[in-house]
Amino acid sequence: MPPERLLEAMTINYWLMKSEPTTFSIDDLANQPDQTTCWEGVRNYQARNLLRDEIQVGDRVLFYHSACKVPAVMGTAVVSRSGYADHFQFDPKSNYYDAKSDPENPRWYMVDITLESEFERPVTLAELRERAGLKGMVLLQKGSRLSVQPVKKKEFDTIVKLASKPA
DNA sequence: GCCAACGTTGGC
DNA sequence: GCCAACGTTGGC
Repeated sequence: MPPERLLEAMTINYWLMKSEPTTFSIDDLANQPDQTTCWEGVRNYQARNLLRDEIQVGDRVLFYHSACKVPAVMGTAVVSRSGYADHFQFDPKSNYYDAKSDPENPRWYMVDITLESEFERPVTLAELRERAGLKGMVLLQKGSRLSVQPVKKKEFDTIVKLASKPA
Protein backbone atom coordinates (compact mmCIF):
# COMPACT_ATOMS: atom_id res chain seq x y z
CA MET A 1 0.00 0.00 0.00
CA PRO A 2 1.44 3.42 -0.90
CA PRO A 3 2.03 5.62 2.16
CA GLU A 4 -0.80 8.02 1.38
CA ARG A 5 -3.25 5.12 1.22
CA LEU A 6 -1.91 3.81 4.50
CA LEU A 7 -2.46 7.16 6.11
CA GLU A 8 -5.98 7.26 4.76
CA ALA A 9 -6.64 3.84 6.20
CA MET A 10 -5.56 5.03 9.63
CA THR A 11 -7.50 8.25 9.53
CA ILE A 12 -11.02 8.22 10.84
CA ASN A 13 -13.39 10.74 9.38
CA TYR A 14 -16.59 12.17 10.77
CA TRP A 15 -19.93 12.71 9.08
CA LEU A 16 -23.47 13.80 9.77
CA MET A 17 -26.40 12.02 8.18
CA LYS A 18 -29.92 13.39 8.17
CA SER A 19 -33.02 11.29 8.39
CA GLU A 20 -36.63 12.24 8.75
CA PRO A 21 -37.77 10.35 11.85
CA THR A 22 -41.17 9.67 10.29
CA THR A 23 -39.29 7.72 7.61
CA PHE A 24 -36.42 6.23 9.61
CA SER A 25 -35.60 7.26 13.17
CA ILE A 26 -32.73 6.36 15.45
CA ASP A 27 -35.12 3.99 17.23
CA ASP A 28 -35.71 2.28 13.91
CA LEU A 29 -31.94 1.86 13.59
CA ALA A 30 -31.79 0.43 17.13
CA ASN A 31 -34.42 -2.13 16.14
CA GLN A 32 -32.65 -3.37 13.00
CA PRO A 33 -30.88 -6.72 13.05
CA ASP A 34 -27.36 -6.02 14.33
CA GLN A 35 -28.56 -2.41 14.70
CA THR A 36 -27.31 -1.98 11.15
CA THR A 37 -28.93 -0.52 8.06
CA CYS A 38 -28.03 0.44 4.54
CA TRP A 39 -28.28 4.17 3.92
CA GLU A 40 -30.27 4.10 0.71
CA GLY A 41 -32.07 6.79 -1.20
CA VAL A 42 -29.49 9.56 -1.34
CA ARG A 43 -30.12 11.22 -4.71
CA ASN A 44 -27.83 14.20 -4.65
CA TYR A 45 -24.52 14.16 -6.48
CA GLN A 46 -22.46 15.88 -3.84
CA ALA A 47 -23.65 13.45 -1.17
CA ARG A 48 -23.25 10.58 -3.63
CA ASN A 49 -19.60 11.44 -4.10
CA LEU A 50 -19.05 11.25 -0.36
CA LEU A 51 -20.83 7.90 -0.11
CA ARG A 52 -18.95 6.46 -3.08
CA ASP A 53 -15.47 7.88 -2.57
CA GLU A 54 -14.87 9.23 0.89
CA ILE A 55 -16.76 7.43 3.62
CA GLN A 56 -14.83 4.47 5.01
CA VAL A 57 -15.45 1.61 7.41
CA GLY A 58 -14.80 2.82 10.93
CA ASP A 59 -15.75 6.41 10.24
CA ARG A 60 -18.16 7.87 12.75
CA VAL A 61 -21.53 9.41 12.08
CA LEU A 62 -23.82 11.84 13.84
CA PHE A 63 -27.40 10.65 13.37
CA TYR A 64 -29.60 13.71 12.86
CA HIS A 65 -33.38 14.00 12.81
CA SER A 66 -34.54 16.54 10.21
CA ALA A 67 -37.87 17.92 9.04
CA CYS A 68 -39.53 17.27 12.38
CA LYS A 69 -40.74 19.12 15.44
CA VAL A 70 -37.36 19.29 17.17
CA PRO A 71 -34.51 18.87 14.71
CA ALA A 72 -31.61 17.35 16.65
CA VAL A 73 -28.61 15.07 16.73
CA MET A 74 -29.90 11.88 18.32
CA GLY A 75 -26.84 9.68 18.63
CA THR A 76 -23.86 8.22 16.83
CA ALA A 77 -23.22 5.40 14.40
CA VAL A 78 -20.23 3.74 12.81
CA VAL A 79 -19.78 3.02 9.12
CA SER A 80 -19.80 -0.77 8.78
CA ARG A 81 -19.62 -1.05 4.98
CA SER A 82 -18.16 1.46 2.55
CA GLY A 83 -19.75 2.64 -0.69
CA TYR A 84 -21.60 0.17 -2.91
CA ALA A 85 -24.35 0.52 -5.49
CA ASP A 86 -27.75 1.44 -4.07
CA HIS A 87 -29.89 -1.33 -5.57
CA PHE A 88 -33.11 0.61 -5.06
CA GLN A 89 -32.21 2.71 -8.11
CA PHE A 90 -32.89 -0.36 -10.26
CA ASP A 91 -36.20 -1.30 -8.64
CA PRO A 92 -39.11 0.22 -10.60
CA LYS A 93 -41.36 -0.19 -7.58
CA SER A 94 -39.08 1.81 -5.30
CA ASN A 95 -39.48 5.49 -4.56
CA TYR A 96 -35.77 5.69 -5.24
CA TYR A 97 -36.00 4.18 -8.72
CA ASP A 98 -33.91 5.94 -11.35
CA ALA A 99 -34.69 4.82 -14.88
CA LYS A 100 -31.63 6.62 -16.21
CA SER A 101 -29.12 4.77 -14.06
CA ASP A 102 -27.07 2.17 -15.93
CA PRO A 103 -26.42 -1.05 -13.94
CA GLU A 104 -23.00 -1.21 -15.60
CA ASN A 105 -22.22 2.20 -14.19
CA PRO A 106 -24.51 2.84 -11.22
CA ARG A 107 -25.35 6.44 -10.52
CA TRP A 108 -26.21 6.13 -6.82
CA TYR A 109 -24.33 4.65 -3.90
CA MET A 110 -24.93 3.82 -0.27
CA VAL A 111 -23.03 2.71 2.81
CA ASP A 112 -24.04 0.66 5.83
CA ILE A 113 -24.08 2.16 9.28
CA THR A 114 -24.33 0.52 12.69
CA LEU A 115 -25.68 2.20 15.80
CA GLU A 116 -22.97 3.19 18.22
CA SER A 117 -24.83 5.13 20.88
CA GLU A 118 -28.21 6.68 21.40
CA PHE A 119 -27.77 9.97 23.23
CA GLU A 120 -29.37 10.30 26.66
CA ARG A 121 -30.97 13.42 25.28
CA PRO A 122 -31.28 15.00 21.83
CA VAL A 123 -28.81 17.77 21.08
CA THR A 124 -31.09 20.20 19.30
CA LEU A 125 -30.36 22.34 16.29
CA ALA A 126 -31.12 25.41 18.40
CA GLU A 127 -28.48 24.31 20.89
CA LEU A 128 -25.91 23.76 18.15
CA ARG A 129 -26.53 27.29 16.90
CA GLU A 130 -25.77 28.67 20.35
CA ARG A 131 -22.29 27.13 20.50
CA ALA A 132 -19.70 29.52 19.12
CA GLY A 133 -17.35 26.61 18.46
CA LEU A 134 -19.83 25.00 16.08
CA LYS A 135 -20.43 28.05 13.89
CA GLY A 136 -18.51 26.47 11.02
CA MET A 137 -20.58 23.29 10.85
CA VAL A 138 -21.96 22.57 7.38
CA LEU A 139 -25.33 21.91 8.98
CA LEU A 140 -25.54 25.46 10.29
CA GLN A 141 -24.69 27.26 7.06
CA LYS A 142 -27.46 29.22 5.45
CA GLY A 143 -29.31 27.19 2.86
CA SER A 144 -27.34 24.03 3.65
CA ARG A 145 -29.36 20.96 2.66
CA LEU A 146 -26.78 18.23 2.18
CA SER A 147 -28.13 15.04 3.73
CA VAL A 148 -24.67 13.54 4.10
CA GLN A 149 -22.04 16.00 5.14
CA PRO A 150 -18.55 16.16 6.63
CA VAL A 151 -18.05 17.07 10.29
CA LYS A 152 -14.80 18.04 11.99
CA LYS A 153 -13.51 15.84 14.79
CA LYS A 154 -13.73 18.78 17.14
CA GLU A 155 -17.37 19.35 16.21
CA PHE A 156 -18.16 15.68 16.65
CA ASP A 157 -16.51 15.58 20.06
CA THR A 158 -18.23 18.76 21.18
CA ILE A 159 -21.64 17.37 20.32
CA VAL A 160 -21.00 14.02 22.00
CA LYS A 161 -19.93 15.90 25.10
CA LEU A 162 -23.01 18.13 25.02
CA ALA A 163 -25.19 15.03 24.92
CA SER A 164 -23.76 13.81 28.22
CA LYS A 165 -24.67 17.01 30.03
CA PRO A 166 -28.13 18.18 31.04
CA ALA A 167 -29.69 20.55 28.50
C1' DG B 1 -23.99 27.57 -21.93
C1' DC B 2 -27.77 30.38 -20.14
C1' DC B 3 -31.63 30.69 -17.45
C1' DA B 4 -36.59 30.17 -16.32
C1' DA B 5 -39.54 26.86 -14.42
C1' DC B 6 -40.20 23.43 -11.41
C1' DG B 7 -39.55 20.20 -7.53
C1' DT B 8 -37.49 19.35 -3.04
C1' DT B 9 -35.57 20.27 1.47
C1' DG B 10 -36.23 21.59 5.90
C1' DG B 11 -36.59 25.24 9.49
C1' DC B 12 -39.99 27.91 11.49
C1' DG C 1 -48.70 25.62 5.99
C1' DC C 2 -45.28 29.04 4.51
C1' DC C 3 -41.39 30.14 2.20
C1' DA C 4 -36.27 30.69 1.35
C1' DA C 5 -32.69 28.30 -0.67
C1' DC C 6 -31.04 24.94 -3.49
C1' DG C 7 -30.64 21.42 -7.35
C1' DT C 8 -32.28 19.69 -11.69
C1' DT C 9 -34.42 19.90 -16.10
C1' DG C 10 -35.02 21.29 -20.60
C1' DG C 11 -35.85 24.83 -24.20
C1' DC C 12 -33.30 27.95 -26.74
